[in-house]
Amino acid sequence: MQKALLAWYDRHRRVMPWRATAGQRPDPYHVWLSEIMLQQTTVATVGPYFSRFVARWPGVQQLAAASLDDVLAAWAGLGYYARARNLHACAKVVAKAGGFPETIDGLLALPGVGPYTAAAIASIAFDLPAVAVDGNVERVVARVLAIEEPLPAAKPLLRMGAAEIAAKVARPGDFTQAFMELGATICIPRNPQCGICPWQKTCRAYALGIQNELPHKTPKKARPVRYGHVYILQRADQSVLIEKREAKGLYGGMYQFPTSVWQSGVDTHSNGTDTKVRQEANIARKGLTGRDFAAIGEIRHILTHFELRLQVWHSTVTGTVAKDLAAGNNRKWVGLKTLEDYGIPTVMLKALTLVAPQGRRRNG
DNA sequence: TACCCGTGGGA
DNA sequence: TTCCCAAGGGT
Repeated sequence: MQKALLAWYDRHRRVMPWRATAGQRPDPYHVWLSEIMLQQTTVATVGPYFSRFVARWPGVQQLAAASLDDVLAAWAGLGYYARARNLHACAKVVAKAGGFPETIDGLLALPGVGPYTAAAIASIAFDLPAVAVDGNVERVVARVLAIEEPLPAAKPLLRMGAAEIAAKVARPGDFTQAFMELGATICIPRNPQCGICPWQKTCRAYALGIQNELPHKTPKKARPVRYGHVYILQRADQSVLIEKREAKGLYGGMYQFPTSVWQSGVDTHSNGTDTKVRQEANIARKGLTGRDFAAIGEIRHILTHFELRLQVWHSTVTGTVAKDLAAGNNRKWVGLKTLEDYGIPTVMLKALTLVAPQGRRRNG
């Protein structure tokens, strides 16, 4: 099995910005950075982010010397911003230590590095015999061994199966990547390409004709809706007022336009008689009382565990008032062209497009 | 353990 | 449109 997969990988391995060419030892910094970025994020999305990070911060020393604000700004759009905060913290630890630890336990102790990432770095960067079990590997193992137990309960079983399949492998780094790449390109979630699979002959699900049913998954909960208001204040020079969020939690450390709280279950956008009251309360809470806002639309944004619907308000601000607004709440005026220097989450850029429809697609 | 934490692309 | 899900980790 191992030789069949490695032979398939040697022929079909994809080219990726962080992947060393065959026979070359990869840069641990590249391996680590890419693995953090790839957590719950597609290869296609990560590509340009990885290239920009490496161009700007060629090594872990440079990244450690950067400010968290700059790292978050470069990460903006990738999501799961705790990854960027942990990335920065991890860079400082590694830089101080003079390099990445070369043991599983050492890697596991790093911020943002869990069981999967530790095994991935250990095997890919250092060719240590570690088994990295990600979503791809779980799906492949569930099919090869025809494991009917649904996810996530099946995780321990799948981990043991993966360990057995990968035991005593000759090229741990290549095998880790091959295992995942098989799941990403052949043993895909729907309509797996069994006809060209190197493991077809040993796959129990294929033999049983149930490869398309596996892995089973326990049903997910419904996604609740949260409602809120976001206020885009703009000066005559088109610069906008932004503020920094709390350091942790949702969008922690990122910048935003002033917003109300995001309430679950209560539609504060409706035209009920108390809508204006709610809005006034929201505005007052943010120190924006008395401004004349125009409602310019609603945006909907899907997050992992809730859907966000924001009513977008706009107001034009002049001279002395603008200075007062920037005085408190960690707020500042920023020109539209320099907005990309700040860590602005996608949801906020989406709101801004209602004001400046031409504006602000990332990576462009 | 179960929940929190983003975003975009494909079917 | 809606749903799935993608090289998971932290708490």
